[in-house]
Amino acid sequence: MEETPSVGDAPGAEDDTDLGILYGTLRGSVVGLRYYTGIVNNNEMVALQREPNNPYDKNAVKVNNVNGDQVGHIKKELAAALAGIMDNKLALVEGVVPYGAKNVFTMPVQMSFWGKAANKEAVVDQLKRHGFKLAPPLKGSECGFGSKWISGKAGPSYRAPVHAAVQLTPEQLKSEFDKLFEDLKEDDKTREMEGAEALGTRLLPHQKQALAWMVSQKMRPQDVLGGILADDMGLGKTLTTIALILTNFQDGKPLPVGKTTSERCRQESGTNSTSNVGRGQCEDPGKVMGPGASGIQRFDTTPLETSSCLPKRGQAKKRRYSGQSGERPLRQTGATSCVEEDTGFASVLFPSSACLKRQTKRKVTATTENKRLVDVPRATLIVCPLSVLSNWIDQFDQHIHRDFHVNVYVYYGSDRNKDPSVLAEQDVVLTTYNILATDYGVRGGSPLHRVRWLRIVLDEGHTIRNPSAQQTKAALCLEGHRRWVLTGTPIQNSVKDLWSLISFLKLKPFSDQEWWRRTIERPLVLGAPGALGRLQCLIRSITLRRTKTSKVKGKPVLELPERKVLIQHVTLTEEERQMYESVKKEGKAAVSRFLSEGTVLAHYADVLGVLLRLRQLCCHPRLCIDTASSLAAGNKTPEELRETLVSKMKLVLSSGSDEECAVCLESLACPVITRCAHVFCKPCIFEVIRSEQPKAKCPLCRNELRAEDLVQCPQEEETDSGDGKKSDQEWTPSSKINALMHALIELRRDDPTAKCLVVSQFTAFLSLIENPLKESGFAFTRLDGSMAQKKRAEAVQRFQSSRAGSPTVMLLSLKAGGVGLNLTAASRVFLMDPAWNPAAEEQCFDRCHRLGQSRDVVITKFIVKDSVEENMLRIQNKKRELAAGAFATRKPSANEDTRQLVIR
DNA sequence: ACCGCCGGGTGCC
DNA sequence: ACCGCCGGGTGCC
Repeated sequence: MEETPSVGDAPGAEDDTDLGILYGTLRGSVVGLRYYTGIVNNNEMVALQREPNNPYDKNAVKVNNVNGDQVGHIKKELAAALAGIMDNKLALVEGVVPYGAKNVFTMPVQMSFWGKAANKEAVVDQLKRHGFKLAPPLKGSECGFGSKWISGKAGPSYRAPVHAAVQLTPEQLKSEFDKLFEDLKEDDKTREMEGAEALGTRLLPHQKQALAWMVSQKMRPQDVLGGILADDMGLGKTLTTIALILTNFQDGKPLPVGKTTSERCRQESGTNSTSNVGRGQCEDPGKVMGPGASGIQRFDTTPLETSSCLPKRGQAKKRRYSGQSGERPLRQTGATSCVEEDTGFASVLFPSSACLKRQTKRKVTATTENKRLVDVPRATLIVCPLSVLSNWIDQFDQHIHRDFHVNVYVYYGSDRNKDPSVLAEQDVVLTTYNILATDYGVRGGSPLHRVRWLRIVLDEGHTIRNPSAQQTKAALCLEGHRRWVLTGTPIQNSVKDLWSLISFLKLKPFSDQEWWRRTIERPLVLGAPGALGRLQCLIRSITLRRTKTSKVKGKPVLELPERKVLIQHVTLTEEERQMYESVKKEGKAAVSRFLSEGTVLAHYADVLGVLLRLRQLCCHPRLCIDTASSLAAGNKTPEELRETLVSKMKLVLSSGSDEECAVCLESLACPVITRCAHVFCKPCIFEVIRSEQPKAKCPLCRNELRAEDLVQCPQEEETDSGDGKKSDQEWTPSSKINALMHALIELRRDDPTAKCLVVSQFTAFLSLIENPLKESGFAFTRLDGSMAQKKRAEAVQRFQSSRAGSPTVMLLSLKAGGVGLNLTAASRVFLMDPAWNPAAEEQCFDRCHRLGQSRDVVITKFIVKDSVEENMLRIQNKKRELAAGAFATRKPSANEDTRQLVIR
C-alpha cells in the first residue's frame, strides 16, 4: 500500500528539467548568530550560500535570511558535507528554520535537497561519507514549505506516503510565508498629485494618480524603490515619468530624501522653500509627516519614492539603511540661475534657452557645487528602444515649463561622450538598449555602469524579458536607487519573463533567482495552492496599470475625440483591370494545381507571392513589375535551394502578411525559414525542435523539421526597393492615386490647415505618390523604416509643427516606428492598402488618435472593388471577432488566415 | 552558553 | 599529579 508509485506518469522525472525533485531533508544547525544582523522568524526560509573564500574554512556555508542579510553559518561538520554537493551543483539546498529563531547562538535549520533525479545517489553518498543521512521528504510537519507545497504533486513519484502529508491544517496553509506576501499590500492608487512647477503641461487625473503612486511607491527592500508603470500605450507614461523626474526639484532646490541631506536642505533653502511646498509634494500626512512637522520638515520626511516601511520579516531591527540619496535642483532659468552649457557634448537637447547667455556665469558655481555633492546621485537614466528615443526628446521639449531648464543628454551615436562624470552631471541621460548592451560588453567598462544614477527608467521594459540577453544583463547591472519599468504590455505572460523585471527592480528576495524559483516559479509549476495568488499579489503591489477603458472617478481615463473609419471603394481602369485579371488567372491556375496536388502548404510562399502581386496591382501596376516569383519547382542544388528559401522568406517578410510567428504569435524576431518554406522566429523554432526530439515537425504543415535545414534571413533591412525606380521612368497615376489626390485636394479646399497621414505597406508606392503631391503643390514629409533615426525624428518634428508652411501630408509606411510614434498633428488618415492584421492598422491609426489629438479623426481606407483587398477586409473582420472572443490571447496566426483566403 | 571545551590551579580525609 | 577535580574564561566559519 505504501508502494504505489505510478512510474509511468511520474512528474518528477519530467519536472526535473529546471526545478528538480526533492531528494529528502536533513536537520542541521546554524551557528555564529552572534556575529550577524540578519534575523529570521520561525518557519521562515533561509538561503544557504557557499563561501569558498572564508579564511577559516573553505567549506563554509553562509546562511542568509529572506532579505539577504547573513544570519550565521552552517556548523562546520555539516558544511564539510554540503560544500561538495553545492559546489558541484549536485543539489540545491534550501533551508527553513522550524523553531528557535530567537536563539542567540545557534538555531536549527531544516534543509531540503533538490536536484536532478540522476544526482540523487551522489548526494546521498556524499552525505553518508560525512555521517549524515537524508530523511524522506515528508516526515512530520517540520519539513518546511518546500516539501509541503509539492506534497500533492511530486509526492507520488517518490516513495513517501502522500496521504498524511496532504492534509494540511488551515493554520499550516496560512503559513508564515504567505504573510510575506500580505506585507506587500497594494498601495492606494487613486491618490493624486499635481505636477511640479517645472512641468509645463497639466496632468490628466489618471496621470496625477500615477505620479502620486510613483512618488510614494512603497516597496521592499527599503533601499531600492520603484515599480512598473504598465499603462496602455497612449495614456501618457512618458509625460508621467517626466513629471516624476521634475519632482526632484522644488524652488530650484533639492528635495532631499535622507536625513543628512535634509539637514542641508533646511540650511540651503531657508524660509522661501515653504512657499510652494504643497505643490509637487506627496500628500500623505499620516505616514509622511512627523509630529508637528512644518512645511520644511515635510521636506525631511516626505519620501520621494521612498519607502517608509516594510519588511517586517527577515529584517534586522538593528540595521539602519544608509546611502540614501538627496536630490539635485532643477535650475530655474530666472535671474538667479541658469544652466551650465556645453561640456562639449554632441547634443545637449534643450535649446529652449532663453538662458544660453547666462550659462557661462553659472558654470563656475556649478562646478563647485557639483564637487560638494559629488556623492549625491543626480541624473536619471532613461533606456528605451531606438524607435522611441526621439519621442522622449520631443516630450521633454514639450512638457518642461519654459522658465525651467533640464539638461537632457542623449547618449547615442559614435560621438557620445563617455566620461561618466559628465553623464552624472546631467539631469537626464537618454540612451537605447543597444547602446547599453554594446557598451556593457566593451573592455574597460561602460560609462553608464560607472555612474550611480538617481533613477533608472526602462521604457518598453519588456525588452529585457530574456534573462540571458546581453541587454538584460546590462540593465540589471546598472546602479541606481530608484528603478522604474514602463511597459504597455501587461506582464502576466510568462513567469520566467517576469523575473528579469523583478530582478531589475531589485525586489528582494525575488530578485535572487534562487528565491524566485523557490517561492514563485516552482510552486506555480507544481500547481501549489495559492501560488498564482501570490504571484498576482506580487505583481499588483509593484504595478500600476490602466487601460484605455479604465475610469477615473467614473470618467474614462481618456476622452479622445471621435474616430470614424470610412471605406472608399476604388474601381480599376480597364487597363489596370486587365493586368489584374491576367495575374489572377495565372495565380489561380497555380493555386489550383497546388490544391489538386495537395501541396498548397508546401507552396505557401509562392501563394503569398501571387497575393502580394495582386495587392500591388490594386495600388499601382508599377509596384509589381520586378517582383519575380519563381513558381517553377524542381530539383535543386543545396545552394539553389538555399537561395530560393531566402528569397521566399524575403517575400513572406515583405508581403506584410506574416507579422506573427506561428509559435509565439508575436512579430517575427530573427526570422528563419524552414525547408518547407514556413517562417518562424529562430528561438521559437529551435525550441520546437528541442522539445519534439527526436523527430520534430513543422508546426504549420507537419513536415520534417531539422535544425540544419533552417535558413536565416541574411540581413533584415527594409525589404522594399522603392528608390531605384522612381527617377528613371516617367511616373503615371493609378486609380488609387487618383482617388487619393481627389480626396487630398478636396480636403485642402475645405480645411487648408488639416494634416493627414498617407499610409501604405509598400514604400515604393509611397515614392510614386510623391509625384502627384509635388505636382499639386502639397508640402509633405515622409517616414519609413529605412530612414535613419535622425531623419525620422526630423520628419516627425516637421510634420508635428504647426508653423505655417509646415507639411500637411506625411507619407507613412505602415510598420514604421514603434508604439511611441506620435503624429497627433494629423486628423485624417488615408490607408492606401489594407493589412492582413487589423491590429497593425489600429496601431497605425492610434498614432494620431491618441493623447494630444484635439480634432475628430477620420480614416479613409481605399479598397479596390472586386479584388483581393475585399477578401482581406473579410479576413480582418474574422480576426476582430476572434480577438474579441473569450480566448483573445490565442489569436490565430496570419498563416492560418492566408490558408483560408487561398482555399476560398 | 542553564552548554562543551580549554587550560591553569590545585591536590588525603 | 605523566593524574582527576575545580572553576574561570570563553565561544562560528
